[in-house]
Amino acid sequence: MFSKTCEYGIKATLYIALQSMNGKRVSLKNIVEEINSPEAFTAKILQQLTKSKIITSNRGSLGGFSIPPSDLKIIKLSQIVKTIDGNDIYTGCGLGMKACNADHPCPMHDKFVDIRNELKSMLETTSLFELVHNLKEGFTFLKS
Amino acid sequence: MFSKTCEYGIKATLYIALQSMNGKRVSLKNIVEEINSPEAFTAKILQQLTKSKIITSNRGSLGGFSIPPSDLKIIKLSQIVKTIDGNDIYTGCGLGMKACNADHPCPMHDKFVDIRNELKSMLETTSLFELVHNLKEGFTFLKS
DNA sequence: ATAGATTCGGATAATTTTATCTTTTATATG
DNA sequence: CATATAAAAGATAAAATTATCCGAATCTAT
Repeated sequence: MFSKTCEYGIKATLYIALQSMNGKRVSLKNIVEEINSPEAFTAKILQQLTKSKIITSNRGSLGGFSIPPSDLKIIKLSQIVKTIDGNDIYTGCGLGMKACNADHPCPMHDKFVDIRNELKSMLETTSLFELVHNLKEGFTFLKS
Repeated sequence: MFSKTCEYGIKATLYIALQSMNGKRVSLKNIVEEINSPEAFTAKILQQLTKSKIITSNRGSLGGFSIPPSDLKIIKLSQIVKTIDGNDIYTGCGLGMKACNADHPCPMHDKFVDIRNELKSMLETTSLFELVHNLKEGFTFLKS
């Protein structure tokens, strides 16, 4: 569904969000411990997220990553997915056809748009705030 | 969503199904023309589908691939997907966690199961027969 | 039998995705 | 200013996916 890159990206963002609620910056090392991801690879992903303004980074000692708490309700999962995986997941054909649309549909087109729309609206309506709440309460987890 | 392998597999199966309704066997060459896929790679996929009894193959001249017409209503998309991509798409965690379940859910778990179940039931209820009908009538297409 | 057509199976290659290593740049603090 | 700390950036490597090549096996028709 999502690329590994995107999975790490979402988990990292959620952990940063969680700590940012308490006003804490988190370092790369701290993040990869908490989400169980490869360090150097995760660093690259965080750079992407920083460039697209989803997270904020600060260098130097006491540096690290954070998200302004006021942004937590505004940032939706869809922004992360779009930044990392592009919008193929929203617009791409289920069978990989380049031009698949209502006028020239692939055999699965109709069935696919329904599911894709659900996925899309789920991602577009789910905020970091919402997910972090359950995480904070210990109802959900970032690693097994 | 699906791997490229699976996309080709579904398209190839649908084309074979289409021709099988008219009692025609189709050759690899014919298939790759009609679905626009790489020949040698498609051959491998057809072997997989043959081994898992979704399609029938015959060697030699006048050989080719076919599906017994009586099977068209029985074979569901889910069988193709399961054969090629495995059932990760049904059971895997949206964030790639190894052990993600109701007892130890990832932050997206609940939202994900809903969508995954829809996808699952769509694949499990959609038969080749249903899809081939629209293809036959020229309402849907296998290539752009 | 033989020739031609076709799938099968194993080895190999190209591409993309995932992951690492090394050097540079920025920041806080003593 | 020097030092320690942390992210950024660029080069490289490993692994997985996608794709090709080629000889062998098999079937049909002549």
